[in-house]
Amino acid sequence: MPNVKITKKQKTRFEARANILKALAHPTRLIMVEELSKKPHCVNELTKMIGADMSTVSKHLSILKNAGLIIDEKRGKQVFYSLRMQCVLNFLDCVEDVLKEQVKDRLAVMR
Amino acid sequence: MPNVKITKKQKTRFEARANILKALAHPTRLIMVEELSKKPHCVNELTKMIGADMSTVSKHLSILKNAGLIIDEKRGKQVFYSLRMQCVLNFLDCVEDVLKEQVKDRLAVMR
DNA sequence: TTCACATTTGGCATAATAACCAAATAATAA
DNA sequence: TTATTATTTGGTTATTATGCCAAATGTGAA
Repeated sequence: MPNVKITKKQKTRFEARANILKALAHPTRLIMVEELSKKPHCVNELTKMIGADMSTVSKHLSILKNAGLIIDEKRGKQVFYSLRMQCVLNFLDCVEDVLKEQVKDRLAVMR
Repeated sequence: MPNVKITKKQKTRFEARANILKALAHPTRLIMVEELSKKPHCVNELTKMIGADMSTVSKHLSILKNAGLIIDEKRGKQVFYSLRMQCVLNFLDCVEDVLKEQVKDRLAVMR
């Protein structure tokens, strides 16, 4: 039976997936993921790199943490975050591929 | 020099990536990607599957198209969409892995 | 304890998304 | 041409996301 209506259960599953993607779908949070993939950083370090209010940075971190993408570890009075799911890096490669295709398209339109 | 501030140029790059992820970060659009990975579908078919207003479905499709993730092809008075970037499927696998980790966490908390 | 530093939380203003309905456009059929 | 079907676009409203400031919390040092 083709074209079957999506069930409630399936929809719930897609919502869960979308929530993870939403956590990644912000430039600041992508920067964080990239930096944290190199090595753990504390909030203060990330704040300097990003150049936003520390409270903003902290909230972005908590979004990534809630999604299960990063982990936090307390060291003295600092909190160090690091990337938990390395596989997201592969998928940023795919995002790059999509961007390359976009460039091709733009060129094609201009011709 | 560690912890260097992110430049404007780099930020622009991350914004472009975030835009692609944003396009994917919606349950309905994830359903579309999955269905279109199986075979092309016209708007009407997708509308039935998803059970939303056709105008809503059409707008979701145009978001995916603008991101460069799907392509459209006109056949008579119908428009068929299909998945352009197959690599996104791999990365949905990673999303699944993250979800599995989330489940582990929830169980750990309960214990 | 008191102070200083690091991070998180609450509150609020603004911007971005999403859904629906109605109207417009495109393509074929009568 | 007119009618019919398929899709897109415009407009409105409701919800969600984001950023900053100020205040609260947590941790170690004096």
